[in-house]
Amino acid sequence: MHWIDRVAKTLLKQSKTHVIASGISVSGHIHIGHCNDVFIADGVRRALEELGGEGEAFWYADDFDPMRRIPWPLNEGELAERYKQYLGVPYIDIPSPDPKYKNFVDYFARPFIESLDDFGVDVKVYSGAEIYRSGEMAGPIRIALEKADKIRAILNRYRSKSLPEDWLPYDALCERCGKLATTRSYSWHDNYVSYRCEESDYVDGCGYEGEADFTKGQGKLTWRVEWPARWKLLGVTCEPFGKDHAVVGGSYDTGKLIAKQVFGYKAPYPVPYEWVSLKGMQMSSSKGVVFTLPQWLEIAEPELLRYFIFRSKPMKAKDFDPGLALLDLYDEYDLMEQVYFGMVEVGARKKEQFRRIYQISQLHETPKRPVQRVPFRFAAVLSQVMRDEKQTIKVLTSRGMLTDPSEFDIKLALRRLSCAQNWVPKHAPERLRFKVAETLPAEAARRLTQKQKQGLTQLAADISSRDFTPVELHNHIYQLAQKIGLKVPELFKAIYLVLLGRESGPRAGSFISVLDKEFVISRLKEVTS
RNA sequence: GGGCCCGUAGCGCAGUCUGGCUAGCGCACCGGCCUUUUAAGCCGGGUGUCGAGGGUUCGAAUCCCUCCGGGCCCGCCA
Repeated sequence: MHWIDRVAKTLLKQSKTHVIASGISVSGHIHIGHCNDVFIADGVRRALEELGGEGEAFWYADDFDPMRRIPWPLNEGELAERYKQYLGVPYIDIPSPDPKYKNFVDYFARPFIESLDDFGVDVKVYSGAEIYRSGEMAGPIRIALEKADKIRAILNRYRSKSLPEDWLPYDALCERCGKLATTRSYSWHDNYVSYRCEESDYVDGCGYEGEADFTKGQGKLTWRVEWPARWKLLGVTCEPFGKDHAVVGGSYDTGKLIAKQVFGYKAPYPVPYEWVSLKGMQMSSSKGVVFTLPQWLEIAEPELLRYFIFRSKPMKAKDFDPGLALLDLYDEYDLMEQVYFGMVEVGARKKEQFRRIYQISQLHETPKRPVQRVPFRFAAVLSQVMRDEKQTIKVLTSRGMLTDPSEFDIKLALRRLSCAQNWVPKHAPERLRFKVAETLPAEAARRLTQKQKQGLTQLAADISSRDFTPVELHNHIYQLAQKIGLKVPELFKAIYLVLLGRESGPRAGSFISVLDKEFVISRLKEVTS
């Protein structure tokens, strides 16, 4: 059984309806590693509904947290200087570097939120700042302040250095300097928390002393208390979260105790997950080691990211490599699809596994009929020579990659080709890239021997006199070389030289047959003219 | 100090939750074939102490314990 179904089943034993939370601090670009959060939350919701339960999933932007580090690309050049003043300030109060966006949060979060739909993720979106400012959080805050001693005792169980006696679980927003990271709260009455703006480990405060109205969003609960407060407020019953929170004595452990003992609420069912690395490097929004959802859509279909996330268990580390390894991801996905439709036989257990992962990888409904796919490896070659859609479809049809294609099949094929077209220049290794020379490469032509020229001329004549399939053409090149007494590799070299300006290239037979016939003939003839 | 993940063929991995067909897959490699294969040829081949040791069991890559090696996370920020 797939783990997502096991989670759903466990939840259903407790109750029929569930609220699944996900969320992330908007501390920079939101990357595919962060997607585990929403994708799993939404996945659990779907599994729950399939099993007859009801679920709602949401994504919560932690946009009221203070900025601890200036994220890439704002940490470069003069921007860095400009953004330094916002250290310790809540993300929501920081301006956008680009006027097209409302603010810092909009700048980083919007591309992510707008992409979710493309990946079939259906979640309600919350803003932490809005929830605080609307006063919705006032109830839990009051409880937390009243039971500050209890909370302090719980936290102290996991701390080596105890929290001060007058500690309060509340971070006030400094009325004068706008920082949230620098204040220390020491007492409260009615709706107000008294604070002093002192310092944090990364930025100095302004020394101001004041009172914050906690019913108006003039501050927030400290993370370890905020999390359980949120569970209570939104009725969260399940939540996926990164392994950093899952550690013993970490925020889930304390959150669980606080939920129970302070808010009288049962902590949600946890689904801890591992992080995603990028080419072996830890993804980091502050350093700019990121790969985002919009970037994904440029080079791969959304189903592939879902597959990437759901194919292995949540606590298994995943590494994404947009280079050569992407080809394998494509192939694996296609294979899984073929197994699903019974076009490829595998063992019963594997088949069941593939079946479920394939379903989960779909944005919505699972296709009823087999989907016609262009292998991505081939798409990578074709994308470099295709001229227009009509010719492209013709090539694909003649190769048997599309058979009597529906409009849907054609759409998918073209989408994959467009992914390949984006992928090749950005991520493919050099040896997979080539460019058909616009005009006969003069330097290359000069290097040709008489025999080679003769071979090319003859080839031009043969191509114009009859039609070859790719394989026939490839074989024909061999025969031709032998017939005129030329070493086989010499003829291949000649072909690549006049077409690409280099000595090697994609398999000649198939390569030539995707090119425009008249173009090839005239180019081959050109060497002797 | 604590937690998690990984260790299976030359390389990359699946299989471990739920013990059971002869331990699989991709790439690489080797051999053969089509009078020929430069980046979609075809056919055949597994090259393995499943990190080590112990235990449970009729039966262990799979469950339990100990240890070794590698990686990540947390250590009072979130």
